[in-house]
Amino acid sequence: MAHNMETKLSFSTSEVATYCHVTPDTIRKWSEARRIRVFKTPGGHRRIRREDLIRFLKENNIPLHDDLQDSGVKILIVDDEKAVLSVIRRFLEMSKAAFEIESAMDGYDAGHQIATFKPDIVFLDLRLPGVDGFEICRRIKGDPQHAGTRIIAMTGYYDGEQIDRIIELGALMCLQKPFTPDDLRKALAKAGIEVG
Amino acid sequence: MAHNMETKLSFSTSEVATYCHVTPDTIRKWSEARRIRVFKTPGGHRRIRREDLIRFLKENNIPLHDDLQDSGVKILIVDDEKAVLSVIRRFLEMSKAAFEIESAMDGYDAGHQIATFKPDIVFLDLRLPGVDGFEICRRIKGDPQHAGTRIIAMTGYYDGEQIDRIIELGALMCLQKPFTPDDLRKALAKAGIEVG
DNA sequence: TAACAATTGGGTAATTCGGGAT
DNA sequence: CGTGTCCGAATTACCCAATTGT
Repeated sequence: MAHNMETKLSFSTSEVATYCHVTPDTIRKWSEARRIRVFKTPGGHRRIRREDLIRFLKENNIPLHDDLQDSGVKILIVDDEKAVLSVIRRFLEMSKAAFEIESAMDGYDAGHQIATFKPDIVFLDLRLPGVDGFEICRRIKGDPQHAGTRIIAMTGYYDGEQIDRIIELGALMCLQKPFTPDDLRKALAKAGIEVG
Repeated sequence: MAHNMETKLSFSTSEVATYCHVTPDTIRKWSEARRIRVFKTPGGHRRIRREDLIRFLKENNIPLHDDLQDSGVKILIVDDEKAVLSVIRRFLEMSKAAFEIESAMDGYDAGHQIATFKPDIVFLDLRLPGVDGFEICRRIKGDPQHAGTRIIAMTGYYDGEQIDRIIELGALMCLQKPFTPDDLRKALAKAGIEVG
């Protein structure tokens, strides 16, 4: 859950305790010993800023929980053509925005990546050999865990009926291959991502 | 079962010691020898993630305490034929042992289930349309996270060369379809599960 | 305002650490 | 070599009535 959800900007002692695998009391002690940066509410309750928590965890080699792992928009590209993968990847890497990019070249990979990487945006080729892109779209949008995932379909044909169908299934839009950098920019804008 | 209960996500050395039937000091030694994965609190106390502990226990064939077991052996059946799914499922449900059973009928599902369900045993049909079962097997066994997963391949043909290949890729064995309940029983026994 | 969970402070108990001897 | 034991010191967990957050 990176940008699908509203990210908390500060945490209480017990929330931090969970992330640090200790009790809330220990967090109190740490804050008194100035081992971790905190501020206090007017009533005296401690709050730790997300940024400070992440830095603290990294400094101490404590594994970051998924909820905190958010560094930029996560984008998954599903296509069996390496050329398409690298074109999109290069376009994203060239922009100024921070992205995490992963790719999948078959159905198994796609399922595994959706489940573990939890992308914010999926570029989904509808013509993978042996894979029903429509079905993948339906599954993603049907899973509450990934309902917020924005899907940008891709196809090499122009087929109005199929485009209607994929959009009905929850895709934001359908990119026609071959596409230009500007097409990509517009697609991402539609997904709420403004690229330099 | 333990769905609403807060499941601990990490353990101290003595908790792990209990699960491993040794003393806390031994856990310390193991961590120093890098036999088990740990991280430390800022104060230097060791914490072992639940996931790492379970993997460690399985690798060393230490029986899992109920507290760590989700509830029985987790079995994923990957096949596009509903008949096969239900035959295996019914066989498992009829036995006295406690199983969690999930199924996948295509590559996407298989990848998603492997990632989220984390099965102990996978019944894997090698002839799924549009899916390379050999490749799935290779991916599962190649991922350290799932290296301990036992794979029972299934095929409708007899083809010695393919059987050799799938076993080389890490499958425990290859079931010939159609199979009898006794074949299933033997296959599970090979995977370390005694049924009925 | 009332209810209820979470947090605070300050003190004490229990655990864990490292290192070394057996 | 692997594991169990011992030590003083450091770290973390537990406790409780009062306060704060929602």
